[in-house]
Amino acid sequence: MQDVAKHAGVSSQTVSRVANGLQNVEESTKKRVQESMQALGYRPNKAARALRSGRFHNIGVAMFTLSSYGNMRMLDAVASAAADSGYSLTLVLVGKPTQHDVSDAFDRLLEHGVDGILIVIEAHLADAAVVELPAGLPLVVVDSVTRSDYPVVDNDQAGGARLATQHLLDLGHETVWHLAGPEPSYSATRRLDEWRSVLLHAGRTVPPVMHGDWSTAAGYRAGLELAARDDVTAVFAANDQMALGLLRAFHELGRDVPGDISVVGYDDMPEAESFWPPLTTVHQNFESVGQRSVQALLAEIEDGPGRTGTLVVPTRLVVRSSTAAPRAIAATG
Amino acid sequence: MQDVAKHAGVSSQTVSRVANGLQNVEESTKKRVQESMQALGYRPNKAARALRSGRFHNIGVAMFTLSSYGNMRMLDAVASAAADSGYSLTLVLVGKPTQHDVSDAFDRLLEHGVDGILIVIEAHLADAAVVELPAGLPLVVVDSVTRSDYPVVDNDQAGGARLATQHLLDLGHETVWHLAGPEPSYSATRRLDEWRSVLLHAGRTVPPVMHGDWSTAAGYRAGLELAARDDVTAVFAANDQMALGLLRAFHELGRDVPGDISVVGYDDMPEAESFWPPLTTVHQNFESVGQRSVQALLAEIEDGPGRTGTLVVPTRLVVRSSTAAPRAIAATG
DNA sequence: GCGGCTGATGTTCACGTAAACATCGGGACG
DNA sequence: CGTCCCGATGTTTACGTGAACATCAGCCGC
Repeated sequence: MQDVAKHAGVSSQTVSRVANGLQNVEESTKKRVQESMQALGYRPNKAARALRSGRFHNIGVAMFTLSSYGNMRMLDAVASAAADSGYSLTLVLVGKPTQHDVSDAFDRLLEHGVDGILIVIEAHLADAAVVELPAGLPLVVVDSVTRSDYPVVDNDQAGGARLATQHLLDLGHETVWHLAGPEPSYSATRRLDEWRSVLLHAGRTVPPVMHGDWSTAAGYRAGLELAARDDVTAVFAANDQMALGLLRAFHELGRDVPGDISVVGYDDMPEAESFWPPLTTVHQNFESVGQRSVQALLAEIEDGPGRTGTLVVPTRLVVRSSTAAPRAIAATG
Repeated sequence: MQDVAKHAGVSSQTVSRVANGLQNVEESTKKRVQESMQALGYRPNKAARALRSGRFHNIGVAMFTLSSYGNMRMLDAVASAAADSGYSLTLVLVGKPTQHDVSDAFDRLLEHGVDGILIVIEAHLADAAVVELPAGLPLVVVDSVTRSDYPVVDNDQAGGARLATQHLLDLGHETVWHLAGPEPSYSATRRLDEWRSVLLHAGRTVPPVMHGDWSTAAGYRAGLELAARDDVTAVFAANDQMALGLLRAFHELGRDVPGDISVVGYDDMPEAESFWPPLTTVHQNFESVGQRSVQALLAEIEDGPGRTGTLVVPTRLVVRSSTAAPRAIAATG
């Protein structure tokens, strides 16, 4: 910076003013300084700037894994939104949902200079004093919640589950089976609860719940069990990957989809439209969730603590060929 | 830090020594300081540390998109490897493969304080003085290359393509069609070249090349075309998603896989084993590529410029049910 | 017992920046 | 014509840390 100042024949402070786009710099001076910056290949030093201003212009993202489609899309959206606001993004992956690993991730994030943290962890952090956060550090929770002391942004999990379940009932299925996500997942819990609630509300019997770990393998195993029964005509899987596993099991055992069994997924991953048959599923607007999360976090960072409520982003049902009326209805209707 | 020093009754420099785990601090003093740090909730200031030491302990990752399975896995591996070495990771997504966007991404990365950059961009940056990088900044190129002035780590694209093509020929197919990735992709080009080379070496005719954009939709379109011909018995798709699109098209048009047509993919995404039929595909070891990339980058950062060669990580073929001998052979054999 | 040596600890300083304050020159107005 | 004010620019300083150097106490060998 000194060099630039000397080169342009001004003080370093004027260079600083130009670099930060402040008002009161004469046009000619500004131009001269910019040329000098160009000529000398000047780049402001992030560390010094952060030291002086107390701002890193960097947000931290804590996630469990990138292996789930939803997380990946979320990260994509968050990265874009952050970049648009001039913030970079530091990613920390949390190994396991243990208290230790989560705390450790926060420590790493704090030590690495972030202005705020976006927590994208679907498990129940909820219950907890588990996660002890230094007060005053802006924080937004994504896709998980019961604590109301932080802003929360999320997809409308209950709404999506309701759409899926109701769609199957509307087609004439007597009831709907559910392949839920892992128990510690808050998203999984909410989808499960709403599925049950819709069935009860409609006065239907609630079949036993099956749990998977989101993987196709889990879906496959569940599919083998379901296919062995002859009273199963409709299944709602808590994500597309498990739904794919179901489809595979049904194919192998010769159960026709949707002729014998209708299947609905959740996520609308890009591959879902090319599954065989193309999968009816719940589309989540991850872009919107990512954008709004960043927006909320930056608001907290720049304007201090604000709203702490939950912001819910709507989901919608995408109907494809994996769902149809049950055979009995189709025949008589 | 001052506060901690006062609290522990030592100088700030001693606190610094404890914080950095240096040798010559008496055990009792060290313990006292650590207790004080605990008591006051002291956290070293990253910015000041970076300013003083010139090291950010942060590596930058430049990627095009997270939407491809490979990139996502790579990022996962890179994040873990970096964390293991005490580095955090700053992610910058490059919008489009234009020179402008790429340069812009580098600028952002440089301004945001990184010690080195990992470029995970599959397009031909190669040709270029396109990308003008400040000399002296450690850089490792992943999954793309022709420039030899930087270390490069990559999957064995050619090897994978060879395994896939040869597998189909070995099954008795007269020739193999190829649905390639987009032309600007270097990975796509290498798979394409090796496929052609294997066919030529075996003295087979080389069918016209089709290009897709990695998406299932592109695979579906290509599949509709291929299914319309009756001389197609084997297709090698440049990734699993396009292979999935092929499968869908073949299902819709009643072509049996692998009875009428065998299909091989590339990537071995977790879903591939649950496609219908389960997909024969080339497995890439993204974890290994990610780890070695970080390793190479950290070596450059900490020991200065070193090796500039290419490190190739082997791939392997995973045979599932989407490939079989062609019907003519199966009948006579 | 004294010089010199070693290891623990304290003191000083600079890293690059931006805020706060100081200065300077020119125009408006009485 | 002098005063005041305002905008442009310069000067000073502190942010928190770690390297370099200074100091200081104890211990060894002669």
